[in-house]
Formats: sequence, C-alpha cells, structure tokens
Amino acid sequence: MTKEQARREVRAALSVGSFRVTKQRLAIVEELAAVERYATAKELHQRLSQKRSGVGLATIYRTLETLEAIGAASVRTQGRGESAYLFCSPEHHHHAVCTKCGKVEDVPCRSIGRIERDLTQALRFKTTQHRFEFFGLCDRCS
Amino acid sequence: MTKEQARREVRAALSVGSFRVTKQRLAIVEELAAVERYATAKELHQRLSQKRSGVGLATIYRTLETLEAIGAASVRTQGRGESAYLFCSPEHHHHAVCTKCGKVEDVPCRSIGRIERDLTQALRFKTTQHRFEFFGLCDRCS
DNA sequence: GTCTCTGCAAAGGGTTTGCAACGCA
DNA sequence: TGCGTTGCAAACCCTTTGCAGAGAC
Repeated sequence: MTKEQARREVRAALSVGSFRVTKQRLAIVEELAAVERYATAKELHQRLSQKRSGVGLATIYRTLETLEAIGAASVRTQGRGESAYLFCSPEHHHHAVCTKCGKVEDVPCRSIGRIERDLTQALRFKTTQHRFEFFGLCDRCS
Repeated sequence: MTKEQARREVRAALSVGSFRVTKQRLAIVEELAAVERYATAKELHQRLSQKRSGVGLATIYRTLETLEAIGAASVRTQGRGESAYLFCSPEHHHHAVCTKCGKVEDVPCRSIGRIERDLTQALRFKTTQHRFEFFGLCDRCS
C-alpha cells in the first residue's frame, strides 16, 4: 500500500466517527503503513523524530488506540510487555509473519470449514470467531 | 486434568532441565491447572493467598516464566498490558476459548494442509509454524 | 467559535531485579 | 553442602492521564 492509499483509507475511516484528521495522525499512519510489520510506539516515535515530524509519544499511543478502534491497526504483545502495532485493513483476514525480516502479509480467510466441524463435533464447541497466525519465510527471505 | 496429573507432568518437565521441584512451584501449577482458563499472576497470587500457601508474587512471575519455557504454559496479553497464563500440554495444539465463561479447551491440530497450500501459492510464503485461536461457546454455555 | 487533539510531565501499574535467607538434591 | 529458589521491596519501564494551548471543521 502506498502512503497515499494509507492516508486516504484512514481519512475515510476517521470521518466515520467524529475524529479529526490532523497532520500528526497522518504522519503516524504513513509511518506505520510504511514499515509493513509490527512496530512499537517507541519505535514509531524514534522514526518520526528522525524526520521533521516530531510527534509526542503520548499522541502516538492515543493515535494507535484510535486506529485499533476503527479497525485500521492490529495489536500484539511482544516480550517485556511492549505492544506492537500493524497497519492493516479492517476486513476479516489473518497474518503471515516472516520470522526473518518481520514483514507481515495479509491472508484472506478461506475454507476453515473442516476445522470448525471438527471442533463442533469433538468438543461441542460453537465457534463464533477465530484468529490464525502463520509464521515462516516470506518470498524474499526464503 | 487432575492435580495429580499436573503435578507429575511438571515434575517430569522440570527434571529435564536443572530445575528444582519446590512446594511453591507445585502449588502454582496445581492452581493454574485447576482454573482451566487464562489466569493472571495477580489472580493466582490472590487465590493462593486465600489458601494456606502464601506464595510471593515475584515467585509466581518467575514460575510462570519457567513453565512457559518448558512448554507447560501458554501466555497471552489481555487489556492494559497484563499477561495471562494457561496451563497446557507441550504438544502442538490450539485453543478454543469460551467467550462466556473463559474456559479453554485444547484442540489437536489436524488438516491445515489446504490453508498452507493457499499460502504458499498465493503469497509465496513458506509456513514453518502456525497458531490458531477459536472463540465461541463451550458445551455448557451454549 | 466550538470541540477535539496535542505536548509535556507526572502518575499509574504490571513486571523484573537485587540480595540475604532458605531448602531441594 | 552446594546451588537453585524464595520473599520482600525497590527499581523498571511501558502506558495512561491531567491540563493548558493549538488546531480542525
């Protein structure tokens, strides 16, 4: 996704709520979209500080929270209680994480029917949601 | 799993490394195995404090870390940066989490062949590991 | 003009660490 | 007896919050 696309997508998503489009939010979104992998608030803060855009750390946290709320970002926790955020589409999908370079690709959700049938029959468990994560090597790293 | 089984399983796992079997560790493991869902360190600390076994919070954190290392516990993060731990077998499997009572059941891993093939072909991504989580209603809650 | 957002610094809270005493093996 | 473990409290560090000024609409 280009920066332009990211910007447009977030503009659209923000305007659904009563959110405002500020230059700080756009800078954060562009940076998050550019890394193509999970990034921490601190990391984004450092990257943005190196450029002209000096966005406060608190603003980054608040923006990431907002992005998550509107479905434009996904969160995970990595060692030492740090949260890492990934820019991604609000559509239902899963992630393929490269264990070498950290790049994350979206995986559309298809055909998990059989697994769900197994679940219902074996455990009598009715699934309403699921989440898959794949780890391995991306095209470039393999 | 009974407390006896949990105790035996952990004894075996600990003795693989140069770990010692202490009454605190056994108390923590029994408690963790008994809850059958994700529990935080603080929660375990409170539960153990109500019984005779007053185990220090730091010890609980250290033990949970050890259990995770030997594959006897799985970790997840829940709101506000808190870690929650689940007692589970070191075999490769997935989890079905009841969204009502929180109970977690193990799901043996079968037949994800097709999804992996899709991944390899569409994204040129070679999976080496995966992790599935299912959310829904368990037998009792549905 | 109004109402949200930002930045700073301080507060908050879960987790880790240092160290002396303890207790498995 | 030796060395890993425990408990306590302090230290850590990521994250959140309060508030006054700035800025989007």
